[in-house]
Amino acid sequence: MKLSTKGRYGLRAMVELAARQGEGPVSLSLIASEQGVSEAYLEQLMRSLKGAGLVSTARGKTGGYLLTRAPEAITTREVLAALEGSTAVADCVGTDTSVCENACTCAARPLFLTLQSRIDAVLDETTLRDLTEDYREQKRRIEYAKGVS
Amino acid sequence: MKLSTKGRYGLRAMVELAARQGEGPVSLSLIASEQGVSEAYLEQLMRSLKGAGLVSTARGKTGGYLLTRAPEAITTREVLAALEGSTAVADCVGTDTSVCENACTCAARPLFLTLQSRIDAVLDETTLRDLTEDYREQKRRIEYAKGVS
DNA sequence: CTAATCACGAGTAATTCGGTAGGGTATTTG
DNA sequence: CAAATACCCTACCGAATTACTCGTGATTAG
Repeated sequence: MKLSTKGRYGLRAMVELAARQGEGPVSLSLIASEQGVSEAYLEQLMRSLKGAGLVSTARGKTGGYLLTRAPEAITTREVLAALEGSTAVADCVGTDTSVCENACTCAARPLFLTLQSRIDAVLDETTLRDLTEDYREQKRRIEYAKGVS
Repeated sequence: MKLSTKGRYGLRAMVELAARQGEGPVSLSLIASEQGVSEAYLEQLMRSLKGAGLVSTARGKTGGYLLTRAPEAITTREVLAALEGSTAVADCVGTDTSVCENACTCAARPLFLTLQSRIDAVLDETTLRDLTEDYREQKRRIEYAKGVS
C-alpha cells in the first residue's frame, strides 16, 4: 500500500515548482537542495514528469523546469500516476482491463473497486495549488519561529 | 500503492473461511485449491492471521482453520494490517508517530493525511460478511452458467 | 499405527527500490 | 568562439522486499 520515494519526492518537487511559478525556469539543483533530494535521482523523476507532459524544460545556462499548466489544473493523481506508473491498488482495478476483467472470481475485488474509487476521488480533487498553499503557510511559520528565537 | 499478494491472497482465504463458517475447521488444502493459491505459501499467510488473533486452528487429522469472530465483526483493515504490517500509505501517517511527527516539512503530508483517513474509512466499514455475500452471489452465477451450457 | 493435518524455520529466485556514475547535447554568457 | 551551465540518456549496482519452496516435526482421528 505504501507510496515509493518516487511518488513522495516527485510530488514535493512539483509543489516547489508550483510555489515558484512566474519566476521562470527552476533549475534541478535548486529543487534538489530545497527539497533535500539527490540531484541525479531527482532528474530521473523529472524526466518521468516531462514524459507525462506535466512539466516542460528549458535547456542552457538559465534553463530549468516549468509546469505546463496552472497549479490548480494539475491533480495529484496525475503526478503520482506519472511517477508510480499507476495509482491502482491491484492490477484488476487498474487502467489495464485486460487483466482479470469481469470474469475474475476474486473474492476481494468488490473491496478493491470501492477502495480505488475513493482513493482516486481524493487524488483527483487535490491539486498542486492546494498543496502549495499549505507549503507556503508552513514556510511562513518556520521563518517566524526563526525570527523569535 | 499496490497491495501485495499477501494482502490479496490472505483476504480471499478469509472470505473462504467466512463462507464456510459452521462447517468446522477448514483445511489449508481446501482453501488453497478453492482460491488457487499454493498451499505452502498460504500457510505462511495463515500464520500471520493466527498471530493477529483473527483465526484459530485445530491440529490433527480433521484439523484446519476457523475464524475467531463472526464475519461481520472482522474488518478488512484488520486482515490487511495483519498481512501487510500496516495500511499506511507513508511512514509519516502510520501508527509509528516517531517518524516525521509534526515537525515534518514535507509538502505532501496534508494529502497523505486525508488519503489515509479515507482509505481506513473504507477498510473499517467493509467486513468479511460484506465480501462473503458478493462471493456467494458470484458462485451462484457461475453454477447457473454451468447448468445452462 | 498411520494418514492427514497444522507448525516452524530456513533457503532462494526474481523483482523492485533507491539510488550512483558518467557520458552526451543544447543553450547562454562573456 | 569558448566555457560554463544547464538538461538528456543509458547503464549499472547494492540492498531490501516479494513471492515463494522445502524439509522436518508435532498433533490427532480413525
